[in-house]
Amino acid sequence: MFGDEMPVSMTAQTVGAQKGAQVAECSRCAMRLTSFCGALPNGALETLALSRSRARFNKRQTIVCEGEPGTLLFNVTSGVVKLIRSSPDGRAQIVGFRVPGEFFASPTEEKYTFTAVAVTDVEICRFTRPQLKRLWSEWPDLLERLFAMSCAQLTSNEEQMFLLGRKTAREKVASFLLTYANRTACDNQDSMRLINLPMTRVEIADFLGLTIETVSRVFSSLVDEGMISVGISRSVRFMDLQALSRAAGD
Amino acid sequence: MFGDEMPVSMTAQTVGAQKGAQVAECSRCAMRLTSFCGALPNGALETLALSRSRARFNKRQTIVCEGEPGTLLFNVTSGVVKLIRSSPDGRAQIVGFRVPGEFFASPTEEKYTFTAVAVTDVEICRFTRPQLKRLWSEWPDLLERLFAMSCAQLTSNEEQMFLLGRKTAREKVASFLLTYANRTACDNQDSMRLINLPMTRVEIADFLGLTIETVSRVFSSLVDEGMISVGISRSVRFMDLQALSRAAGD
DNA sequence: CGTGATATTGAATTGCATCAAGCTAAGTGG
DNA sequence: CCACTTAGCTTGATGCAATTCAATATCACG
Repeated sequence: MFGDEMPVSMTAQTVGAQKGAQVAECSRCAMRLTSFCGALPNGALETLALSRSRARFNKRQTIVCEGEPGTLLFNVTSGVVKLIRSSPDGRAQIVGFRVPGEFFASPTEEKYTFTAVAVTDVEICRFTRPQLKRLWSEWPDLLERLFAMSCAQLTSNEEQMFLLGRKTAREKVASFLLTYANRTACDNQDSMRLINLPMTRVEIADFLGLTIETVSRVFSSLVDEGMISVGISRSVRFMDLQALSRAAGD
Repeated sequence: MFGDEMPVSMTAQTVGAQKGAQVAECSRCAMRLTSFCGALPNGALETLALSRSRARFNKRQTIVCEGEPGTLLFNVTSGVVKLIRSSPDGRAQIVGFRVPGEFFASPTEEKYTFTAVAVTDVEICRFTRPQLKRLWSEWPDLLERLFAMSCAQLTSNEEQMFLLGRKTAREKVASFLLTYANRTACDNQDSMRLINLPMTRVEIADFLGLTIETVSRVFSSLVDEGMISVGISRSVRFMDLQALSRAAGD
């Protein structure tokens, strides 16, 4: 469609040009209440819908690059996004996954401190800072919600810091499976038993500070010990939740 | 003074009972502009001063415990605080240091997700959530500043996640020295050359996901290679900043 | 059905932890 | 003010969990 030399963000399609369609989209958005926009009353929906632009990204497309001017705040409405920090020599650390209802942004307008890439096909709302500011100056609850969510994010990052600094490979993988299952629960009925991991072994390894080989070995040993079973297309079934929790180590 | 069986937080002395004294303390607070209260106009100082309580903690005193109801938000005005997460089996990870001008709080009122301990003697302002809410509903800039600061904190946590997951022991220590020096710059004139680390090797190790032995060995090798020299009472002098930056690995 | 991407498994290596000893410096009480 | 004490730090020897290197297996997709 576009040449490869185009800036990546241009290859995402912006959807829904019609005002009415935009508002409708917000009012029946599945993430209406869980995401930060949930702090807004229904009366604010039109202003909300006109304050944001929506975009889709295909699996593996880059949403923003580390270092570019960080003007936008992104709210994930479907799919999974990974936030990556990497060093010149090629080492990469995924500093977070964002699932529907969660947002990400750079701390300053200056530049993004991570690269954001779509792990699956992704739908996303984008807000510029002036747009957000206009919204929260009219509805202060919005800002309060954003603050609360960023504090919650801080806490989950702290948990991840403990994992990275102090847990063994086995504990890391077990913790990851349980945490991810919890976070994306209600995807299907028996959500705590059968989960569908959208990410590859490389992505899991980069999130846990391990190598793919180690992740793979741990998966194998968890299967051998009857804690999980892995199905097709990266699905994982929890066979012994109690044992898995014990293996997660806290 | 009190028996050992008293709740730890009671052993901190609450200072400044007089209203006038409280306001004066805020108006000449060294952290007035750097900390989140800096978002308030001078006209708000009296309300600010009456909205918070001040406390001192001695070196090594516990400020809050992981698991207690998380009602307060703390703003450090002098000294250094460490935030620790630990597992039942005794492993500990310091998830952050807080220096003057920085705050910490639990994400929900429910409970703190970390234990906060004074690394040095500490002075601190405490706010309850209703107090804060009253402040930011009158001065929305306060909330905006809190949000901005928590986003900045998120970013520094992400950097720490890269460090924990992907850096070598040597890179970890070098990065820590440089980052800490930057953060506490202007402590003295040539702040980028001579820094005074208030934390022990144990605390550095628990922050970097290492053991004390490894931290010690890395310090020794950095000294041998002429990058730093260590003086009395945990002071560190940077001898070759460029080499140290290279050793920090990005 | 073939082909490149992704995952598993094995063997060898290594960076850091663990275990163990000695050292240094900051208090502390006689 | 000095010996004693102890918390904090350094250094060495050894072990092991995770990485690295290498080969093969399996999956997803045109």
